[in-house]
Order: sequence, then structure tokens, then C-alpha cells
Amino acid sequence: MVTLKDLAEQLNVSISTVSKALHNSEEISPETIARVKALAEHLNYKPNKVAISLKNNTTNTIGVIIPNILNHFFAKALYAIEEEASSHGYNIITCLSDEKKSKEMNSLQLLSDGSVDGFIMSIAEESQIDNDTEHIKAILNQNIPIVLFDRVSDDIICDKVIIDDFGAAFEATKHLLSEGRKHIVLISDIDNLSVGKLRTNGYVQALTENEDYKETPIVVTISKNEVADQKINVLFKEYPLIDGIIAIDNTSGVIALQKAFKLNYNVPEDLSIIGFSDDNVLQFTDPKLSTVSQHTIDIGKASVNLFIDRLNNKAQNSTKTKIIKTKLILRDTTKPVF
Amino acid sequence: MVTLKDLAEQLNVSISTVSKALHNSEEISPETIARVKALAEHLNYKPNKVAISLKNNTTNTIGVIIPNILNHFFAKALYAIEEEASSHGYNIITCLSDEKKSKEMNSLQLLSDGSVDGFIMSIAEESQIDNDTEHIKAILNQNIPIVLFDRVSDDIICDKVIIDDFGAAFEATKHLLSEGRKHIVLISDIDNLSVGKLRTNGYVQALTENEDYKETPIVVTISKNEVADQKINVLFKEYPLIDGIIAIDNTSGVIALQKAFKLNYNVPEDLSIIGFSDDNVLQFTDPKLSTVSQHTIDIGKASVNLFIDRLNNKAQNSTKTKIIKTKLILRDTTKPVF
DNA sequence: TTTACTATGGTAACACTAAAAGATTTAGCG
DNA sequence: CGCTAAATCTTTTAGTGTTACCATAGTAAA
Repeated sequence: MVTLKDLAEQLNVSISTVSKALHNSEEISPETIARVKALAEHLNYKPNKVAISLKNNTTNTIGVIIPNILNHFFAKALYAIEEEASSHGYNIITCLSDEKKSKEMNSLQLLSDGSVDGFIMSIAEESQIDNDTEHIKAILNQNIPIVLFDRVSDDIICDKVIIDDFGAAFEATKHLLSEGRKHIVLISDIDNLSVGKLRTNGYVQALTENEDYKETPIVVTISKNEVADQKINVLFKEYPLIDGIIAIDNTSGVIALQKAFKLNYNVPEDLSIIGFSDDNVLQFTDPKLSTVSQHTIDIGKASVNLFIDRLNNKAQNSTKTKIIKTKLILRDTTKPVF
Repeated sequence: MVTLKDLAEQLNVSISTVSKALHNSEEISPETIARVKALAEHLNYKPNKVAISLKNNTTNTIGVIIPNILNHFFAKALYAIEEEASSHGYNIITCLSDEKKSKEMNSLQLLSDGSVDGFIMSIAEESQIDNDTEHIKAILNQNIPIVLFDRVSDDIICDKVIIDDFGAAFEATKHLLSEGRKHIVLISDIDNLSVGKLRTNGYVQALTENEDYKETPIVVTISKNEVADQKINVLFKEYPLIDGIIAIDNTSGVIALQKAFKLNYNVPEDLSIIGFSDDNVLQFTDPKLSTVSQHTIDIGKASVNLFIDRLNNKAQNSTKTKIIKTKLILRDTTKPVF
């Protein structure tokens, strides 16, 4: 790479003259500025980012730790984070925790060596199950900012971006009740996660506070080593009266719809289904799945903006939690509202 | 962050003594080493990555430019790249070109300021359509290494990782012929891309070199602003005799299966379908889609390894192209082989 | 000649490491 | 014992690319 030194030598001026010239300093004569810029242009000079980072003690880089990039929600969040970050002149270093605490810890450790100005992350499943977030707090104690999104922890005091998980599930369940559904089941493969628990609570709350609803809430959880297909098949067999499904994770709704179709349920006449999927799954379903839209793009953007606010005001010791609104989008797997 | 200077001051020794002690230099007395290490540990000292990068003129960071992270193939490739890179001590800075030449160019420009040691990338659709890759060549001319994967260009001389797109489609088509299919249609929403063209050629070649096959090849292309659903519905209407489908992109196969099912085709008795999807879509299909597996993980890993080889031997001026084997996985949407 | 200004140069600092130099201790030997 | 040579340990210096700050040379006006 071409350096200031190279330019200075070729132009027979000092390094600091070159530096000033490139910054249009008024101390430097117009002719010199022109000469310097011409050569810089010609040799494709670029200020060395690493040197500037060292000098300024800031990298303009955000460490982004994602639990599982193959989950469409996180892929979309990453998309939004990248877009918003790059529009603000930030690069992102992506780390994938693979839902493992060890990898999460490792990434935090490694990148807190000055590689990044801070982190945007969603907590790994394993960390949530163990309820062990010491490694995250340790980073915050070093005064390195972190923004948590989606999967958060009350134990960690930092800026956060979440959706109203309880409210979203509550509203979706209310909708099924308003359709007159009497046997509403919740399906979840994220039972371990904070968001999963909150959504389940919302569902339960909606059912219990409805006086006409007689059934006890039924929560079907699908764990890592179970196959959703089979579990859902069993569900239909065990609860043939089922007439409403809330699927609170990314994929179960689609699978449930598939199975219902195979088993000749009439959707939405006999059975309504609401998923938490993003619209990417719609291409795979017919009829189109009604979903709770999480506005993932907004989540990503808000995370970046909170992060940048924090950098600009590190001292600020009150933290913000931004709640992104969800939207219940009724498509073809629920009855239309009148 | 704690620096060597901080440690030196607290211990009343020089900075270089501290540095050497931490590197277990034999020049330093065991007691001093112990004292230094104890304090370093206690204060959680970490060598500043940026300073080391400046000194060594290497960042241990790879710039990864992905056209579309919402495409499962690329998400999985990124997953593999991250995993392999981090296991070799490299970080990745992720940029999303969003299929746009301008964003791709921008990312290359910005990161070639010393932020990364080189790039692993797949060419944006727009760059491929315009057949304009000057911006990529410009980086190579600056002696910054690039590994291209999946979407490559013959114009660019660098290390590459690809699959045998022609051969994979050829083989899949051959399989349908061996089933005795007489009306085989190819569906593609990646008609613009190098890989799309190669796969199409493979399909055409398989058909034309088969003497018993009478039909002319039929290629249904789905462009960005068309809806796959509708286009595929039209396909079935226009070619009711259709008995074989090769879907060469990530999603069309699943959609075709959906539609076929709706239209009461018997799969695989009356109609066989082979997709190029990754196994993530299987959860959404019943019967399970037969696919060409691209071994995406291997593609990602191979890219990283080629990249590291290149860094270790920058001078080497012959370039390598690694071809990752594909595998035709016959599931339930094709007839079993006897 | 002093003052004021213009244009440029030099130095230090960011955190680190390699190489050279310096200081101190130890060993060896007459 | 006393001196030197060798061994051991520590410090200084320089360099990575950049910029902020301070210094200086030269010129022109007062």
C-alpha cells in the first residue's frame, strides 16, 4: 500500500505537509495541495485504516454475534445490521455463536482486544438455558458497549432492542378466540429461550382471562433432537378437536399447515393457524400463512442506532430498551375479521 | 484497555521487558516473567490487536462479500466460512452486496485500506449481468488476494471454488431420462448467473445427446419481478404432459412440488421433481424433495483454505480452481433406482 | 529591524516488537 | 583478592502509518 511517506519522498516535502495537504489545511499553499492530491490520486493512495484506528483508539467496526445464521430471522437481522452499519460508515465483524456459550464467550474475548468498538448480539441458547451471562457482563464492565437484540436477559444492564413478545402472542391468541376457537394449541421449538417463554405466557394469559374458554392451555414443545414433523403429527392425533394453532417460532407454523393439509383439515374453516415466521416462508405455503410480523429490519436498524448513540455518549449511564412493534398479518390461514 | 505501558509503570520496568516477559523470552529472568504475568493476568491485559496489525502489516481478517444473505445457500456458505476462518484464527468482516455492483465495488474499495488481508466473495448478480468485473480485477492488481466462490468469472484470474454446475444438472437430467421421462422441463430463477447458465447447458446437453428423447428442451425462467407461484402454475397449464422437473435454484423445486400436489399430480408416479435446494427446505415438503446437494459447507471451507494458502504464498502466480463434488440425493419426488 | 504572516518541517504519541545497546552479575583465572 | 570475560538481565532505539501540536524558515509589510 502507498503511504504518506511514499508520497512525501516522491514530492520532496515532509510527511506532515502531505498529511495536511490531503486534509485541505489552510497552512498549505494551493499549489502544494494540488501537487499532493494529484500524486495521491495517481498512486491510488488510501489512508491506512489500521494506523488511524490506532491513533484514534476507535475502529469504526462493530462485532456482531449471531446465534444461528441459518435461522431466517437472524439472517434478516444481520442483513439489516449490515445495511444500517455500513450507511453510517461502520464495518461489521460477524461471529456465529452456534448457540454455544463457549463460542459466544470466545468471540467476546477475542474481539475485545481493540478489534471492535463494541458489540451487537443476541444471546446463545446455551447461555440462556444455563442462565449464565457473566461473560457478557464482563465485557460491559470493561466499558465496551453492547446492544442486545431479541434474546435478552434482565440480569444484563445495557441497551436492548426487543419486540413485545408477550403482547404479540397475546394478541394472536385473542384473535383466534375472537374467531370462536375452542381448542387452541401453542407450538414452540424455542421453549428454552426468553422470547419463547414470554410468548407462551402471552398465549396462556389470553386464554385464562377469557371466561368462555374452557380448555387448559396446551403447549407442545419441540426440542432439538425431536423432528417437528412427527411431533406435530402426534399432536393432531392426540387432539383431534384442535381448531387453532399458534406457532411461536420460525418454522413450526409452516409445518403445521402442511400436516393439517395432509390430514384434510379445512384451513381456515375448521382450523386457524398463526405463525411467527417471516414472509420468506410464504412462497412455500398455500394457503398463505397468517403470521405475526416481527419487523426484523427495524430490529436490526434500531440495534445499530442504539449502538452508535451509545458510542457517542459512552458516559450516559441510563440504558435504553427499544420495543419494536409487531403486526398480526392475517392472510389465508385465519378467518377474515368483520 | 490496559497497555504494556501501564504494566511497565506499575512494575517499574521498561515496556520491552514487559513485552518480552509476556513472550517468555529467555532474556528475562524467571522472577520478572512471573511478576509481569501475574499483573497482566490480574489486570486482564490483552495485546492490542490494532497495534499488532499495524506492526505486522496483516490483520488476520478476511473480507467476505455475499450477494444475498437471505438466500439459504449463501447463509450456509457464510456459516462455513466463519467457522473455518475462526478455527484458523481469522475474523471475517461481512459485507452484503445485495446483488448490486455499486455496493460490491464500494465494499472492495473501502476494505482495501488495510482493513483486511484479502477477500472471499461471490459475484453480485448485477456485475454478472453487466459482465463488468473491473473493480474486482483492480483489487487483484493491488496484490490483494481474492477467492471467488460459486459465482465466478473466466475473466478474473484468481483462486476459485465452484461446483460442477454443468455436470450436476447433466446428471440430474440423465436420472429423469433413466426413469423414462419424456417431457422434462427446467425451471430457473437464476438465468442471469454463471451457475444458472451452466446448469441449463447441462440439462440441454443431457436431453439432446439422448436419442430417444424427442421434445425440445423447455426452460422456464422466472425473473426478479415475476412471482414463482404464478409462473409455475402457468407452466403446468401450458405443458400438461410434463413428467419431469429440474429446478436449478434454491426454491423453485419446493414451489413446483407444492403446485403439483395442488393440481393432483402423483409425485413421483406421474411426475418427478429434482431441486438444487439445500436440506433446509425438506422440513417444508412432503413428500421429501429429491435434490442435488451442493455441499455448501465444503465450498465455504475450501474457500477459506485456498485463501490462507494464498496468503502464505502470495508470490505463487498460478491460481487454483477447486471443484467441489455435488451429489444427487434421491428422496421421495423421484422414482427409486433399481 | 521588528512584526506578522505564510508555508513547511519536526516531534511525539497511539501500542507493540525486534534489534541493538547498556548494565549488572557471575565465573574464571592468575 | 582483583581483574577480565562471559553470561544474564534490562533498557534504549527505531520503526509500523497517521495526525496534532509545536517549531522554524522565509517573506513582506510596518
